[in-house]
Amino acid sequence: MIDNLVIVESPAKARTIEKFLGKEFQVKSSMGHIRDLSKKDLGIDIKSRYKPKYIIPDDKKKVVSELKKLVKEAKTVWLASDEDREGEAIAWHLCEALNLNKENTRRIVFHEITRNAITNAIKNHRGIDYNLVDAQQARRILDRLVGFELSPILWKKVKPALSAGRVQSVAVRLIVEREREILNFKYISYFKISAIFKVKDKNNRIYELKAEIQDKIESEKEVLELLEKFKIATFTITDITKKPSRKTPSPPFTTSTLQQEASRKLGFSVSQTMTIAQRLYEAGKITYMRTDSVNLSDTALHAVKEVVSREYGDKYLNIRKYKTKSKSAQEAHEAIRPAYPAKQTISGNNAEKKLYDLIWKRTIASQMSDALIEKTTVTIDISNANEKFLATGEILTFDGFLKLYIESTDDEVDENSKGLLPPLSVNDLLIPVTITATEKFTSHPPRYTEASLVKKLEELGIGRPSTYAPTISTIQQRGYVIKQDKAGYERKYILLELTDNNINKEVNTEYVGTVKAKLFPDNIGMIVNDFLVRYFSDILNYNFTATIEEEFDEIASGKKNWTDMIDRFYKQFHPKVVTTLTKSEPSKGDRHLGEDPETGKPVIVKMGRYGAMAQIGENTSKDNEEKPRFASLRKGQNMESITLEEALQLFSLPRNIGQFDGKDLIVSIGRFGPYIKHDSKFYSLKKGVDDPYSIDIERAVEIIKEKQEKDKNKIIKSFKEEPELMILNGRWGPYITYKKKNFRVPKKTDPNSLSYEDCIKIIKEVEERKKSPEK
DNA sequence: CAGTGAGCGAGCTTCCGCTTGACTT
Repeated sequence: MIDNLVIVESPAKARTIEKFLGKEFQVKSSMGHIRDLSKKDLGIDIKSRYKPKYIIPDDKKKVVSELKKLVKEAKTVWLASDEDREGEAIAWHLCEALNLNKENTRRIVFHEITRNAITNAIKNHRGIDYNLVDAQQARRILDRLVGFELSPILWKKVKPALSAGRVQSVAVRLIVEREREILNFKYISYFKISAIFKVKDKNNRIYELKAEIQDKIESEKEVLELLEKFKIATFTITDITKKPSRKTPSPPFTTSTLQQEASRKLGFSVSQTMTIAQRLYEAGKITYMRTDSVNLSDTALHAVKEVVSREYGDKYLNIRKYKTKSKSAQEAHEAIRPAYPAKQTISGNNAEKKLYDLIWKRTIASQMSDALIEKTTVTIDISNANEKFLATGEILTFDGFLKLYIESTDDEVDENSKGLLPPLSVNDLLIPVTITATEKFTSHPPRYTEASLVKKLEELGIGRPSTYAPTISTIQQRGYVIKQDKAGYERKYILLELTDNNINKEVNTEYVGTVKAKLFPDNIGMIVNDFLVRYFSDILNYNFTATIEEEFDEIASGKKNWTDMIDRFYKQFHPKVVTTLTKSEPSKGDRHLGEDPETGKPVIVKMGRYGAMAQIGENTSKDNEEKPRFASLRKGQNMESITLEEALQLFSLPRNIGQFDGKDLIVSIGRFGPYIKHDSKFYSLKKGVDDPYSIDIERAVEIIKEKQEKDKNKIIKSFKEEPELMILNGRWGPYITYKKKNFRVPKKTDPNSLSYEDCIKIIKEVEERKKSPEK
């Protein structure tokens, strides 16, 4: 018999709490939700006021049966799930699934895991908040209705196995629209003029001063006119202004900001960050990693205060309470912080150490003083022009939190100004050394990274800390979005320089536009997005979630009935589903590119069963008509921007480029990339070196000979006893192959020394190990 | 391992949010 059973959501939390509570308390975890809507069908009885059909999923059956057993033995059950919509629903589902009775069941909540907080919570127990539960049910059911009614439309009208949902479809929309913005972006060039001046101080010491004209100059002609004027101009300092400013540290990490900083500073993907954070959490090194709160508990603040005072002195201490900006935040947890702020470093692997270091610094810095900066702006008048040169300098008068932590940004840094200015005074005369006009270009908005997409979603109030990483991976899995690098290109720019009264013009090249790990929409993502935006613009609206969240809040505060809300939504949503299913044309992204010059037949691109393709000729049912010809688009080719020429080129494969050893050489592109087929064998073309559309016979023969040479060295040893057993040289070193299965040759073993018996022994050992996994 | 794309129809796919392991290479 146990006196008290406490149920929390996570096992790591259960372990820590158990330490605080005495022997009379046993703490167990539910591992999140224990019931969900049935997955076999819609899981909602529309006709009976949207009655949900809840089941216990297979992977939760074990947890539930264990909890049931413990409940029977317990005098009192304490439901200690999180204090938000989902947490309240978990508590309620536990009541239902475990048949808890009101007399000995209590609902408690606590925001921090300290003895005080927990004993307080136990003193202030309450019952289940059914309004909050209803708000969760409304959220759950709306998401199910949207997801399970929209997805099948896509299967029918676009392609099987696609998906749509309140969160993922908007995430895809952001990426699609950003890409179109980039495709349609027109670069505008302009000029920026900067100068290096010489200036003398009272003691005739000479200093250099860099200054810039703030305004953009539109044309080269205007630049030349200005430079001509500068030849005879005098430059005078007319104003020196000093302005103090301050920088404030960023608040402690939430899931979203941790993902962003880990991406920028450490190059982690969103899911990498979460996996590493999970390990740190389970090891008791950080607090919970799925949170939207920037709040630190009093205990944490106290510990941070000690660290700052000890390490940097009280001058650097500034205890602050941060407030969340995000409206959607439910703040069931603390911010992400070190469990023990006094610990600056931890043991663990490299990634864990780095992420911990980031969290530690951010947490400590958040309680440190502002950095004080003095910014000086020097205005330089030009005697014969209205433009003004400005020189700016920045000095740090007090470093404050910057001693420890500098937040990075997605934006490019302003490389001008900064640093210390030479001693100057008003009316000083400046002698120009060189005045340079550089041609610049406006730049398109950046593509999203995983982390910047999370940031945007959070701003829109879409998704939750626990779903950011899964959402990002879903939209990639469905093929809507690809994370990839893109090579830059060379761009020419004009440089005009005025030195010693001579104007010199140069045209230089710069390499721009290289991007890494950015999110690009794929063809199917664009087609699905356009379809959904066309027929379900309300759900694809960026404000849809924010609007329904307000209604969920009203349900939570008891002002609204959840079935009424869902009913109103469904009555306008479902008819659209029906009409779209019956009336809309299949949407394959068809685009007519022009006519094939050889046959005069139309050339189109569309989405086929196996991806984007080009087609010459129409589909006809008549037997006498020729079947259309098909060719897949190549990776990275965009249905929206592909030209007729590019599409026609796809049909030039397979290409017969001649003969070698009396057999044809056929070049084509297969599932694994471009290849040469010769004597019914396949030879891959080298990535980035060979082009299947232009490769010639000499190079093809070279590739074939190279491969044959390699294959010759492939067999290290074969055996008379068993022709199916061989030792081969592979990509990762020697290996044994036997009946189509491969086995690694143990390290530090000379493969030539292995006998037939040795090989059989190795194979048997591996097979044995597979059958009986240790532990 | 080295393209496929007609049309028919069976049977499959799918959401968001809360949580961990269980898997494979």
